[in-house]
Amino acid sequence: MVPTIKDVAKHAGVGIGTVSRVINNQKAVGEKTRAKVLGAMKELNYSPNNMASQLRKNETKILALLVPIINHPFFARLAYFVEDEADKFGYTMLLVSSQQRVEKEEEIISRIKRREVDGAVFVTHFMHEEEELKNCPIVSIDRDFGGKTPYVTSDNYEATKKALKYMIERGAKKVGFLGSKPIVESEVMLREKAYLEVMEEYHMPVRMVNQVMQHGEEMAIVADFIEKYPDVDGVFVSGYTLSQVFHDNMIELEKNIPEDLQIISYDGMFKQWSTNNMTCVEQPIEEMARQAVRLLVKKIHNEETGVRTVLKTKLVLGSTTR
Amino acid sequence: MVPTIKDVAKHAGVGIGTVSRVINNQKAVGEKTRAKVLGAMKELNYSPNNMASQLRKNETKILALLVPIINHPFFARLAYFVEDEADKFGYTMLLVSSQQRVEKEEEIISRIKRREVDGAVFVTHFMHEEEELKNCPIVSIDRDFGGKTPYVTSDNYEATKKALKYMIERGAKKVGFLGSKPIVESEVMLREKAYLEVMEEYHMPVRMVNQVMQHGEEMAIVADFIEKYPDVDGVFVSGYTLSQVFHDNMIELEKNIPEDLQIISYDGMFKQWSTNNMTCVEQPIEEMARQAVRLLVKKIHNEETGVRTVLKTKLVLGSTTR
DNA sequence: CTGAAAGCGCTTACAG
DNA sequence: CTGAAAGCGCTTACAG
Repeated sequence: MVPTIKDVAKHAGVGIGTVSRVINNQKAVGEKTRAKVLGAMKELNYSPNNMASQLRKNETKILALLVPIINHPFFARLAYFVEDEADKFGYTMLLVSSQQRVEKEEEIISRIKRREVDGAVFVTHFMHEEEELKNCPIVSIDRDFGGKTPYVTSDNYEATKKALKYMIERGAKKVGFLGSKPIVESEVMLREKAYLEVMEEYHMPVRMVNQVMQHGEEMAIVADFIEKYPDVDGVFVSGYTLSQVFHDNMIELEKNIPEDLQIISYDGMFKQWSTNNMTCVEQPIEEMARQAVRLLVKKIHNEETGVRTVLKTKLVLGSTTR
Repeated sequence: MVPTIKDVAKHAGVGIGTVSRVINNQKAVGEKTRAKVLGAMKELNYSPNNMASQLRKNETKILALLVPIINHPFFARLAYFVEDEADKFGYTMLLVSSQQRVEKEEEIISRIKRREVDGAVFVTHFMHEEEELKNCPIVSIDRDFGGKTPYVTSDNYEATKKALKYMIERGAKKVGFLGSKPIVESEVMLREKAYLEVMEEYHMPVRMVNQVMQHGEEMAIVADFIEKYPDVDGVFVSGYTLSQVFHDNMIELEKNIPEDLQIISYDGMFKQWSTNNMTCVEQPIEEMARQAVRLLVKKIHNEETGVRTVLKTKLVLGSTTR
């Protein structure tokens, strides 16, 4: 039914090797021969079967992106740019939402082993046997897997310090930290570290809720924070959805923002169209995505890469700080 | 380096056919033999090479999802559920953001032809040669491709009528329609049709801006609408981002909502955490995604499917109607 | 229940 | 510049 390279070869009166060379645009083909083959391909409406060439070449030209949940602004944006950058290198993107399930993450690793994908970008929450990852082309975001696996992150530590000091300079006296703790060691934890250090430096008591949280449990965490620290006048919120929930709650409680309460979030609200924006630490998501893909492509080709890539964030001023 | 089925066969002292049968869990294998093979697989740390079996079986177990842009709440949600449902059938999801570029959409079709994916779900804006799609396992969302290609949609027409009448019953006298028109014939256009009919029924003049729009041009369209119809007291907004932009603009203009202006959007804001929600027609995104995948799987297996599947929306009351 | 063999549709040295 | 042939790692009738 579907024409194969053999049909094309017969139709054009050449060998299949020659057809293959035409398909792959190799130069060692005479002009006339090439024309004949091209003609036959058109006539038969031929498309090369990729599975076959993949098997021979041992590559799929597919990258996997593993995110905790695609239905989340941060990860959706990340996916957008990963796909765009991958495309530039001729790769397509297989998207896997782990839904916080460890099996899904392991599945990706076995996919790489089975040659279903050439490599993967991990934004992950679970532990993996270092051994498993040793030989896999993987790049991680915000997380150091401990070996030579390259990872891309933003300057969590410096950015958090800067944000906190910004609020304090503008009068915040009771400064809180609201976040969701990653399950595994991750660069994100540097935000907590930065907070604790700043509190110590300014001799302020710690007002922190920073727990492991599932997507969807934002309200409970926020309620917990509000109950414990009703009198804060400056809050650093780590994470996009959490900051939205917290902000909405404060509005409902009719807090005067920023007069009585300043808020800065890590990962802002990307409302390009509104003037009513939150002050936030904006991560260079696009650049993180592109860097990750570039590193991955290098790894796939066994080229050298650095291990840690740190990209600069930006403190974007909005209406939630004085 | 990487062990193949041959290595396993040798190690276990059996034929490769037998190993294959064990891998594929076929019953025609003796208990002892199976154990031997399993043991050998473990010892060699063997993973079957999927490219090879795909070539033989002529299937990839990959579905493509083509969306205009992944970095958008509606499509991100859709992707989430498509992936989840596909997983149930043993498929993974290749995600392609067309970025409104027609080449990207054509690429998917050629991918199907090249056997890189088994089928695709299209949420698309461009025309395609019907001929091209005839033999491809494709399911579309919100769009009738004109042939036997199945598609899933929501009850755009009825839902829009219901929403408009709801506002009118609650006192709206000057009712507008703000939307972005799809480039091609699509079920989404029934929203405009419903609006025009309701206006006629109530003898109200038409106040409509409904243009073809790129993602990112929301502000201009909204500004246009506001300039043309500054005195509306009820607006139906078609589309998630557009409704957000419009709502934010109205807040800035210090309109009293819902006293002086009611708003209903098609595709609401999915803020589960806030009480300050927009009244909206909520599409059954999850069900649309799952249905689309189920239909696609049927098509791949050459089973019969209906052409048009219409799912019910829900009018979710929020604080933007009286 | 099991093995030997053909073949999926390509690519790539190897000759010429 | 070009063809014939081997082989990528599997699956699946076909015998036995």
